[in-house]
Amino acid sequence: MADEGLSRRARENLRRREEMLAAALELFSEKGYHNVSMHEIAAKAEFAVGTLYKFFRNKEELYKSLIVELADRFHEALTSTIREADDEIEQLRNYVKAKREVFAENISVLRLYFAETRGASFNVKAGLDREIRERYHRFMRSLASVFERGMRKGHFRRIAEPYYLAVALDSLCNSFLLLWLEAPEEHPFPENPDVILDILFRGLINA
Amino acid sequence: MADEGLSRRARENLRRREEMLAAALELFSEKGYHNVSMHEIAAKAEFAVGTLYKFFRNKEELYKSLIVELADRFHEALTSTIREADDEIEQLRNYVKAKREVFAENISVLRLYFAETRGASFNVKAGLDREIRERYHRFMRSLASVFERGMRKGHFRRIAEPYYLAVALDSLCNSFLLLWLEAPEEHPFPENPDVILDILFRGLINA
Amino acid sequence: MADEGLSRRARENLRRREEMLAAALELFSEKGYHNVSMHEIAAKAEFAVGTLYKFFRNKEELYKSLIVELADRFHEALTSTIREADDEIEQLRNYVKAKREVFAENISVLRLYFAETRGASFNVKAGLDREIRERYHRFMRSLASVFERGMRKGHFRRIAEPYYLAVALDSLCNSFLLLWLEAPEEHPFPENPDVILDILFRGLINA
Amino acid sequence: MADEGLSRRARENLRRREEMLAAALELFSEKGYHNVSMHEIAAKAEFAVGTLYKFFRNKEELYKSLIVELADRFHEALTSTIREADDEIEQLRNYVKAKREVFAENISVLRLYFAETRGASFNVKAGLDREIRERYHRFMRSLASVFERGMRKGHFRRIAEPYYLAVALDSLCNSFLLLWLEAPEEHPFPENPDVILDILFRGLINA
DNA sequence: GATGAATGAGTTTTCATTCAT
DNA sequence: GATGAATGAAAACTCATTCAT
Repeated sequence: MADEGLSRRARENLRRREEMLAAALELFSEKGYHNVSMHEIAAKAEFAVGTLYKFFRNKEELYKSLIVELADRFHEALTSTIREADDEIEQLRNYVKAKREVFAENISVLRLYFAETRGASFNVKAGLDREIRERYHRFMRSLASVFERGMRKGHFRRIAEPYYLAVALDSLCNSFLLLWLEAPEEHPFPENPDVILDILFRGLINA
Repeated sequence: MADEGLSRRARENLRRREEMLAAALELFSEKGYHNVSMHEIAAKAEFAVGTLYKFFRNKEELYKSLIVELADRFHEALTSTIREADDEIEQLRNYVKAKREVFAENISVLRLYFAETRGASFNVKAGLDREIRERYHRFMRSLASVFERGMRKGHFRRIAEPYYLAVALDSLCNSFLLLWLEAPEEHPFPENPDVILDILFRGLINA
Repeated sequence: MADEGLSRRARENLRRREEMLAAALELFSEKGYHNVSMHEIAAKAEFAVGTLYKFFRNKEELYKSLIVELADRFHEALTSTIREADDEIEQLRNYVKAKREVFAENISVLRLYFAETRGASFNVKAGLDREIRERYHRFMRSLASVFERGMRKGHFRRIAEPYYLAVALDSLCNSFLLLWLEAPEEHPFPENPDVILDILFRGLINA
Repeated sequence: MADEGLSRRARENLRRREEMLAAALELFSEKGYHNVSMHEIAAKAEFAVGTLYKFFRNKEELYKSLIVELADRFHEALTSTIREADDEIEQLRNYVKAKREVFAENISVLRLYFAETRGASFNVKAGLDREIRERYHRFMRSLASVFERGMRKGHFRRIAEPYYLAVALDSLCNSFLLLWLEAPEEHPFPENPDVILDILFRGLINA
């Protein structure tokens, strides 16, 4: 992220790497891991295949780097918006809004992200799965802490484990994102986060 | 399903088809679409590859048939349990319980089902997506009708569109299934459906 | 070797295999292991690459099969001529003559055979080396037994270990073959085996 | 060899060249021509690949230079020991002893040398073969002259052409070296040169 | 009608060589 | 003059699909 303090060569390399990952992201998002060839990626990034292999040991590693960096970027974007509010309710609102914004800018990437984090993917042999899931859960724990705090402060009722509430909220958002992805016109992602949050906040059944 | 009224030959063929699909399911569940070859499927089903191609135009179609029939079987199993109760709350409880049971028996298949219905899969080129999603939404609409009815009867508060509530509930269940799949010991799927349903039923915030 | 008792299919397969090995032999003899591609072999044998891989797991195995079968064929041809004589001196004469004949018919193969059995080759990764050398030494032991017997009968003086004499004689023949291979006109392999054998039989120094 | 009379730059370059060849020798000896990359050689010699190409037109030429210089070094070492004796028998003894010593110090190189001079190698496309063989025969002729002289002086019987005797003796030594290379414990190269020479000197058959 | 051998396009990956810095 | 990043041709190998038996 911070390119300062790097030699020109190093900065140059970083930029090249980003270009390759960007090309790969676009292709993988569109067609999936197995339907994209290294030649295709190289061509799109406007490098020779050999150059691709200078930056990534093999296709699997390229993919893994891509997914991990993507997840980190998303998770960082999401957690950072949480920090921007004090009130737990506001934090959750920020989370839902951020989720919308992050993916609105990256709609094509949404599928890829879901396929890997939620989709029980078979795409890449092994290891990625584990690594990416660990990151996901680390991320969920940070969302869970919002619920935890809200409960301690007495703002939230203890209707379920904070961790499960985090997963529930995230999965709720994902459902709406998926609906939106499928039919943007018919199922727009609500601009008002409370449309989604009310499902959690308000009881379906009158107490 | 109903084999009556068919010639012996036709019945025979149906059985063969099932055998092929069963072999394919096992392999795809374990390794994913791209890591299974037609030869492997043929060998497991104890047919020649050529015979496989008599029944399915190509690998994609075989996969598609498999997923579609799988989804139908699951959706039928789930909706049938809904019908077994009169009370809407009980119907939702049955839904959650059925979800648990359906996948407890088919744990290896869970990944495959998720990859396709929820995972924004890239496994197969195109077309499957559309068809499988349509079926999924038809299924969601039948779940939505439970919420709809509950609202009409005044049992449920109108905290969100019935359809969105259906998607929300299903996605909630899926989250728990996924947690269970990843770490069966640590995150068992709750035997009591209310653990999950309370997230919907009870408001997080005290009204 | 004996194709009888095989199904037509099996015989057919054996013939195909031979065709592939023959094409490979010609190419490897001419250019060496690393300068021949599987596509080239397939093309020369008039099969598709895929078919090649049906018969040989990989390039290494194809090469190994080739060399091992080649060595066996040569060694069998050589040892069989030894058996055709009773007198040890005659046996050695037969050996030298057979060596000439075997390679006169297979001149292009000579280089390949030498590269592997005598050339301390790096061609193929591992295993072949060991296996081919073991066969070579088994073969040398059978030649050594001729010297051994000749000594026991008092026909030969015990000027060196029989095994070393076998290796010496073979290496002597190989030198003449190599000279012949390089300059057939200038250094023809002697038709009279005694030209070579005298180097062993007669002392350079007058006792 | 004689670096005098050269500019500093020229001497410097000669040194670099030697370093590159030394690195290449080590790698080729260990893994063979095709399993060593130019990058590997450059890295081992601590130069950039580009620099390697300043000194050698391509990989083939580098290899060729290496082998030719290697052969010259060995042949020079061997012929020089011949010169150190007056008696022809002693000269041959010196030859056998020198052969042992030369390769004892360079055991890893032995394979490479054999592969090229005796192994009918395919390592390098063309040309090397011719050049290296010419040198080998020039070397053989100088060994042949020992036999020639011995015959003229009446010390040796004329059991074969001097040139063929030279080739025979060398090939005899090589066989023992090869046995030694394969199983140093089981087949040590004899310290006493007569163990080998007796095969030539003494007749196998009692005159 | 079933079979499975044969096909060959397509994939990942390596590495000798060049050339801008 | 040295460097080493970039190149892309070429290799080994796989597998969906066909079709003669």
